[in-house]
Amino acid sequence: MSDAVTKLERPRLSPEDWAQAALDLIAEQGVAALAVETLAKRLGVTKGSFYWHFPSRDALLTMALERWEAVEVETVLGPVEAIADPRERLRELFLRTSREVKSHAIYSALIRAVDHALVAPVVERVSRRRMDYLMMAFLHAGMPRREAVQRARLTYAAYVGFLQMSLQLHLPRLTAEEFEAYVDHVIVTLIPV
Amino acid sequence: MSDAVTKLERPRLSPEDWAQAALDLIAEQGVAALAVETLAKRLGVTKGSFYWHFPSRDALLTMALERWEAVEVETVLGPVEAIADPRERLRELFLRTSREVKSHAIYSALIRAVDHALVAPVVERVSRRRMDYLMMAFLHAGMPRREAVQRARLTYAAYVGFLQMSLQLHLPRLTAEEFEAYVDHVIVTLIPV
DNA sequence: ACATGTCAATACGGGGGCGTATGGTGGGGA
DNA sequence: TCCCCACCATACGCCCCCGTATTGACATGT
Repeated sequence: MSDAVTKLERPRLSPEDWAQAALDLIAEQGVAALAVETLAKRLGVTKGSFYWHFPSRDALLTMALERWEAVEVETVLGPVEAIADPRERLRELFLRTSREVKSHAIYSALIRAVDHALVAPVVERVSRRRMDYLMMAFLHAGMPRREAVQRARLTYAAYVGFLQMSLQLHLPRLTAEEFEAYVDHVIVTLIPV
Repeated sequence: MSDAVTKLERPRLSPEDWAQAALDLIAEQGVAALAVETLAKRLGVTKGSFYWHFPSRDALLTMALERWEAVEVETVLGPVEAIADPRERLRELFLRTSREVKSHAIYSALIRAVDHALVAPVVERVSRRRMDYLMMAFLHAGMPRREAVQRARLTYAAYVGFLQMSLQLHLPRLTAEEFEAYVDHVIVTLIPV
């Protein structure tokens, strides 16, 4: 409610506003919940407005996905890239999961909607990029290539699994300290000395 | 088509037949794709038949979930339970993901549909049961309790993540040998000596 | 003042999925 | 034989959501 752009503040909407609201909705309730009228209600208008900006719901989804994928690069891998030590890099990657939740929540929602033809390629590109990145990190840490590939698989699987369990299933219900302890355990277990 | 109970073989259907067909559909296309008329078409009847056996779609889902949860116990944890060595136990757990795919495919589909009020408690119970089981295994392997909990979290997250990636995202595309090599890597990395 | 372009409201049609009502059919017991 | 009941078909109403068509409001330039 508070972060929603109200009618009084900005009566006129841009496609970017719609795309951003779409990403918010996806992060909260998943891709399936992304309905035109639902979104319109959130923005304080009706769908008559939406179909002036977009030809279809798919067009909105496409634009939202493009925006997310572009932002994702500089919001997840970007800040982490500066860190030389792979140990610290992985730690940061996991810690950011708790801090800046939004992007990871969207990623988690997109994985669950990977059946969708528009979603699949985006998720696949992002996932592949991240896994390659991880693999390179293990490689630079001195691992043989074959092992680095496996370790990257394992690490990324653990990341994805943790996302699903904590964001969707709410299984762990970790406190901040428990979470950091878990991350430390992951580091010790998965990163070679 | 081939495994579907055709009209000629058995013109009369039981609730169990519907529940089984529902699980098949869930495994293939997810919970959202579970529609009454879709299922009826698969079984060679119309929904007039369905609503004689079940009062609603939710009733079918409930029964299907109950059946799966009951079978899951003796199909996943059961055979593994006999194995004493936790190293071999985890190996079997992962290897069964490739052999007997169905139950894991359903679990993966259910995780994705955990928004649903009927699905959530089932997934939560099964997940918790499995993680506890893993934790006990690490405990018996000589790990201190605190570490065993973390390691169980990590291992199960890796399992869930791998399921999502291989079954839904089709990312790894591993051959049988690659898969076994990956499992070996997971064993070596996650199981203490 | 008027016209034009931009954004939005309203009304409508259509498809898909759930659930209901009611009629039909075939096999086993009185 | 005939009836009955378990099982299934057909037809319908409803709701949700997508997309279209039409009209309306407001701002700006001329």
